Amino acid sequence: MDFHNPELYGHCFFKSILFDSLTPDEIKLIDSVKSEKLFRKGQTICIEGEEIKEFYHLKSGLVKLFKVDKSGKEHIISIAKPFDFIGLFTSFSNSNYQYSISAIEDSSFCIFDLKAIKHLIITNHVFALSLIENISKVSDHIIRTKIDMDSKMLRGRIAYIILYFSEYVYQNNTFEFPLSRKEIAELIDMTTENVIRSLSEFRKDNIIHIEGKQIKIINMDMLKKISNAG
Amino acid sequence: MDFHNPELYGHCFFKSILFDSLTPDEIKLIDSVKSEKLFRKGQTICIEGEEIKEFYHLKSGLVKLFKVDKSGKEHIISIAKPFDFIGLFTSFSNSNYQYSISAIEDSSFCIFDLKAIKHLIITNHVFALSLIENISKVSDHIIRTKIDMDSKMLRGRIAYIILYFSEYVYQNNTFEFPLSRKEIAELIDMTTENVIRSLSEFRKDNIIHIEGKQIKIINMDMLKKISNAG
DNA sequence: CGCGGCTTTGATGTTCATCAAGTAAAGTGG
DNA sequence: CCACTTTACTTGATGAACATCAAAGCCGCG
Repeated sequence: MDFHNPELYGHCFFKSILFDSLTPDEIKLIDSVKSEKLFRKGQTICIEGEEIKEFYHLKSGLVKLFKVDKSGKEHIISIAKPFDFIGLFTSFSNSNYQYSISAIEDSSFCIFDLKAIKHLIITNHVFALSLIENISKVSDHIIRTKIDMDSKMLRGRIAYIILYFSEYVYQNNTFEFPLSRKEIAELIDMTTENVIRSLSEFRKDNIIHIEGKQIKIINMDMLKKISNAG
Repeated sequence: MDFHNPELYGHCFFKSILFDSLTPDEIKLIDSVKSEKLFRKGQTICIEGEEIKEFYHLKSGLVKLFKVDKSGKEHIISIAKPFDFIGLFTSFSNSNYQYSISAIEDSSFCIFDLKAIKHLIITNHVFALSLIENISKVSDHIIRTKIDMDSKMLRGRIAYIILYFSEYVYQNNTFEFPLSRKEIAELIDMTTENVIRSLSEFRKDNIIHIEGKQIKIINMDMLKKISNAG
């Protein structure tokens, strides 16, 4: 793969708010320690507990950030799409990953040496401030969502998550769910059976059309009402 | 109040990991824009939505960080003691507070101009890195706790929170609960009635002695077992 | 002293997890 | 390529965990 292909290069840097602040020299420097890697759907990018040596920047695709509890159950903390800076979140608090990340769609990453990124923090204070802002935003979003979920009943959570994928991830009323029923359950803290039951109810009530992973929202107003009602 | 009392000064700066990296000149600079304020138990430090102009550093006391949902119910996100850098968490993602903070014990703060802190990020990269690490750590802790709670049943959550105050906040088997029953409920996402019921059960089972807000842990092993069992 | 807020206990009902069982889909190996 | 195994999906029945409702005692405060 050609790492210096200007098209890829452009994707990796200039579309990213975070890297906007870099000088040409800094871009050259960081570019020299970067590589690119494609992860297929289902593949693991990093595992909780591993040492953090690199900084991952999601270029395309979709990933899940998750944690396994004592009983072995997975808890999905967040779904991230490109430019969500999901790498940020798990890279600076510790020398080891606190969470695992795996691809729920084919995903390509730019991979930087973490030391180089830390060096940038030192040399470029605009970059540092931007980093701080972004870490805070990601945390805020995760925490706000969790609180939102806590006050919703199961149907409200399902409605919320359908809207999340429709509006935030795919910007489309029709889309293919990248998660299994089990993963949806892990994301919104309910059982697989009840995810299925709620989806079936929504179908019977003509709120959505669903066939396997293909979803089409029919009654958007009702879906929003259910999501907001909690 | 004498802001230049070396004893106070020491509390504000040198005991703090965050401010360790400052040069004497920087300390002088930041010291010139700092003030100090005492908040009595129950008083509000900042309210969600307000513009952030200052950076709060908790010197002594105990505060709660919380959010009010659509139905008006409070959700406590975190309890913070001195040097938990709770100010960090809500200061850099936005120009307005995403959460409210109020004192659950008499608490004194060092208050800095936020611009001065942002200036420090620019001039002192060790400080910047330290800030990034601390924000990440605080976020990590909050998210990990929330996930932990999700997999616990009510008795497990109560046990967890008693242990949290005993071990982390007060380092003592006997302590006075700084939260009302209702606030405990808001912290671990259950109803006030069930908080009371669980506490009563623990008393009947001779796991704790409780009289009003005064708590004494009698059977620590059992409490840990219940907390871990979930 | 009486009012409102906090605490406590009991009774009732609802939501949801668990269990069970069966179908469909997707890998796996001969 | 087909039998075989495994994994994902689906529905129904049951019971447990928990929220809600109700009522009464307690305490601080104007």
